[in-house]
Amino acid sequence: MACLEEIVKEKFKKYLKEKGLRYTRQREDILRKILETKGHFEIEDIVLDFKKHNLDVSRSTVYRTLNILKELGIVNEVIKFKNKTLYEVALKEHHDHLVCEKCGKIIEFHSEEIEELQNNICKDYNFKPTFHRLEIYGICEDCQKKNER
Amino acid sequence: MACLEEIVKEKFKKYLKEKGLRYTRQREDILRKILETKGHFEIEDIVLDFKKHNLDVSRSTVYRTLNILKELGIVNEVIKFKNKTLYEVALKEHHDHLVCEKCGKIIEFHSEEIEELQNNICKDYNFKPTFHRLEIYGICEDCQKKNER
DNA sequence: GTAGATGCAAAAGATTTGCAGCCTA
DNA sequence: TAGGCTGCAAATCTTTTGCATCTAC
Repeated sequence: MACLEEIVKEKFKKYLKEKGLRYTRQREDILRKILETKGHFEIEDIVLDFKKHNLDVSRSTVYRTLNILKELGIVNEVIKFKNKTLYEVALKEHHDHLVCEKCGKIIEFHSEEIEELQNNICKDYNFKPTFHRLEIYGICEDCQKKNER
Repeated sequence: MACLEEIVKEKFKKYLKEKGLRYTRQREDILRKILETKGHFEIEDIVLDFKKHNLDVSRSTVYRTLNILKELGIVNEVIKFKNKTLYEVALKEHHDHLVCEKCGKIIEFHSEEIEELQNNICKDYNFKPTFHRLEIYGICEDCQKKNER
């Protein structure tokens, strides 16, 4: 088992214990699943994957657990597009997204300068940030080319 | 009638004509209403306000028209928080938002530097941006103080 | 043993859509 | 006049919730 997974698992367990909550089989399954997931995922992906592998975890439980993991800062809702919510594990270096409105492609980017400017703004307002979401919508290179043809 | 309103109205009419669509009483009412609105608004605000003033515009029509106005870039979905969508007229100087997770307060800010950095990133990826959304979630000054007590 | 968790089905919201009648161009 | 528009109700989709049952601690 990867080290990262262990660390997060312990963090989750510790948080649950502190709050008097329980570490159940379902919560373990959900945590493992999202840690396996590369990049973005939707709730529905998780639910269907459990179904596919005959793992008994209900949709409600996935929602309930994701809400805890959001609170804990282990996952973030990074994209809200067309009534869909895309989540991401918040462990790797944080990044933001370019979303193509034509094909739905998502390009990740990271800008340390933007992060810093955001922090400065928060300081100006005495605002204590927990997370942020920067989505730039538009047309990707490929779709622009398709239009030219 | 303010000049700004006229300009937007003409833009809307022109767009509708180009697409073979019609400029109806309801579309006029909706456009007027959102131009009157200061700051953010929800669909529900608009619907209720029409009800209050005995103006006949159905919820469906508000949704349908807002979708056209989004396409046109006259309004943007600027905040997606707790399954609510907040819209904003995209005419004034663009700004971004700090959203307090405790009390829901929304603080607007504008940073020309962040805008520029975003534009640079789009250039790097040959991405043609139409709009963006930057939400910073966290705890506002007031709510931090309340917690200290 | 007990408080908390789960699964299910139902509910709640937000948004979209099918359709019959209406209206703009 | 015709094709687009509207209002209504129904349908969808996402997310939450009430409750009886189950389970971690």
